[in-house]
Amino acid sequence: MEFKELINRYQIGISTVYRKVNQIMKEKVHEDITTDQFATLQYIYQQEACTSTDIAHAFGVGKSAITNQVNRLHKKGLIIRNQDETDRRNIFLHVTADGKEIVEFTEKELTIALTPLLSQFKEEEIYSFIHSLERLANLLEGKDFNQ
Amino acid sequence: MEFKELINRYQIGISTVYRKVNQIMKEKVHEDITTDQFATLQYIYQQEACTSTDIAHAFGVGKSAITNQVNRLHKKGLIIRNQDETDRRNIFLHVTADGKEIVEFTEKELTIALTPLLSQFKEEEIYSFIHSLERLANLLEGKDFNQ
DNA sequence: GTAAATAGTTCACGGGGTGAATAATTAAAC
DNA sequence: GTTTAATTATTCACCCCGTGAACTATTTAC
Repeated sequence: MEFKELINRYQIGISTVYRKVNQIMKEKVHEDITTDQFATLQYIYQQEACTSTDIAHAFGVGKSAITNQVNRLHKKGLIIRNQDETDRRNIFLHVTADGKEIVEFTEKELTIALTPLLSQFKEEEIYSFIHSLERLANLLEGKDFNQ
Repeated sequence: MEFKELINRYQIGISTVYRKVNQIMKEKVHEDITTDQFATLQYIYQQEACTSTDIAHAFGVGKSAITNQVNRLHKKGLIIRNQDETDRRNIFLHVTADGKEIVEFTEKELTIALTPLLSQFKEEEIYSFIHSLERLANLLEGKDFNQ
C-alpha cells in the first residue's frame, strides 16, 4: 500500500479538525482562562489524587511547564495545593468550587456546541471513528503493538 | 444518543495522537527547525503562489504570527520573498533549494517512521478513518453544520 | 549515616500567538 | 483625477507555553 498520500491526507485532516475544535473551545471556555489551562484544570478535575509529575507525564511535557500552568490556575483561585503528609515531597492538586464550576459549565457548553455536528454522522460511523482513533492512540503510546 | 462521553473519548484520543505524532515529528524533522516551522515550510512548498495571508488563513492564525514564522524561515535561508510586480502589495513565498531538501527528506523519514504503525490496520479501516476525519474537517470548515 | 533517587520549583531563554497601529500600495467613488 | 477606502505586510508590546539546567527539600537505599 502507498502510505505517503494517506499520511498527507491524515495530516491535513487532523490539523484542520484540531484547529477548528480548538477555535470552538476558545469561544466556549471561560474567557479568563486559555484552552491549555482548561485542559489542565479538566485533567486535575478528573483525577483522584493528582500531582504535577502526573500531569507532565500525561501531557508529555516537562515538569517545569506544569509548575507554570499550576501557578496560573492557582493565581486564579481554581485549584489548591495539598502537601502529602506521608511523603512530603508530593503535592496533590485539587480543583476548588470555582474551578469545578468552570469545568462542568464548559463541558456542558462544548457538548451543546458539538452535538449538532456529531448528529450529522451515523451512529456506527462515530463509534468506528473513535475506535480507530483510540487504537491509533494506543499503538502510539506503545501499549499493544501486537494486534 | 449521549454525546458527552463520546466527546470526552474523542478529546483524549485526538490529543494523544496529536501529541505522539508531534513527538515523532520532532525526532524526524531537521534539528534546526521546529515542527511548526516545518509545517509552514511544507505548506509553502506545496503551494504554487503563496502569500502570508494565504498561510494565515490556512492555519487559522493572525497575519503577524506568519510574519514571525516567515522571518525565522527566511533567516535560516529556507525560503525567499518575491514581490509581485503587478501588485506590489503581494509578497510571494518560495522555498529555496535547502528548504526543498528539508521538506522532501522529512516527508520521506515520516513515511518510513509511520508505515509500520499503519501496517497494523486493515486497509478498509484506514480508508474509513481518513474518510470520517475528512468529513469531520469539512463540516468544521463549513460554518453551518446546524441543520 | 552518607549517597542516590525523587518531587517540585526557579531561572534564562526562545518559539508562538494576539491585536492595535503603521506604511505602502491598489481599487473605488465622486 | 483627486480623495477615500480597502488590502498586504510589517512592527510593537504583551502574554502563554515549552525546554533544560541548577537548586531545594524530602525520602529511600546501601
